[in-house]
Amino acid sequence: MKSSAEQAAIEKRLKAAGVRPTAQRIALARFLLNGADHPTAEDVKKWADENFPKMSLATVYNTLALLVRAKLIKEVKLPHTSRVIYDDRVSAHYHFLDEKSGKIYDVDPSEVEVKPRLKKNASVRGVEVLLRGRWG
Amino acid sequence: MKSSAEQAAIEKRLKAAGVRPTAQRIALARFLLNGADHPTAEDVKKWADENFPKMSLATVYNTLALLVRAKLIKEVKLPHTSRVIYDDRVSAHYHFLDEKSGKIYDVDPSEVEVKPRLKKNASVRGVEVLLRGRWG
DNA sequence: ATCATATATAGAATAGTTCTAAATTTAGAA
DNA sequence: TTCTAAATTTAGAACTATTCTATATATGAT
Repeated sequence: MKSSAEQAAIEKRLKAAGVRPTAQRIALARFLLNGADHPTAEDVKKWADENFPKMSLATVYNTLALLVRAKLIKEVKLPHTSRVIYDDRVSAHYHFLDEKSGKIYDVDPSEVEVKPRLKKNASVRGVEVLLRGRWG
Repeated sequence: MKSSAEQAAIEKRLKAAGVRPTAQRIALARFLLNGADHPTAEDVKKWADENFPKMSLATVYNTLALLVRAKLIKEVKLPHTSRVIYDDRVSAHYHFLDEKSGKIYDVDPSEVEVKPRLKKNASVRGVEVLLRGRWG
């Protein structure tokens, strides 16, 4: 997509989500929503250092938190690292960790059947699944 | 169980696992293997402060790591907290987080049917499940 | 008892993230 | 436009949980 058209589209999405589209936010949202693949805050900062003049680490964290609150991205905490990962897939889904490459793949809930049969008075309001293995 | 008998039993388990049973290790192992319920390192240190003279935080961490290596306890990282939790159940199992109390419950794999049906060239070598909801 | 090794200790260092206070930018009013 | 108040961005300090480092202490084998 042409860069300017992409920016306009992102700006629209930000506004629709109630986020004021500042230059920093448009740049980061563009990276996060078109192209980034499960980046950490560090990955995002690295991208910013290479593609946006003088963006502070605080802005990276502020914006990530803002986009999470706006439900444009999702925070993912996985046990193999202490870094938080950001996911542009915001609907409920699971994750697959490729143990060779360290890469994370999103897994649609339809691809993993999960059926809890717990004692009666336990009510399950959410399920998180991490699969580990070899993806490819 | 009588305290001295309990200590002897713990000492035996440590030896069997190849861990030299020092006073600090016996005390901590006793807490971890008989009575502690998914404690954090901080919980363990707090217990030590109240029940063992002058144990350092480093010893708490060293011993936890040692007992993990010896497969007497397991490290559990869950997404709702940045603190590592230690579990005296060492066989594979899942977890349930009670959202009201914050308490963690172990869930036997037989209580949750998990059936991944991924693309053919993906091989699953491990499954982690966290259920959230109300336990009681 | 001596010696070599293992363990325990206090405190420094680290990683990742959040907080704070000041500077800058913005949108809207005048 | 210019002014102003509020929102945003910034650099760096602070924080949390954990690991590392250097020294002291304890232990078991001789």
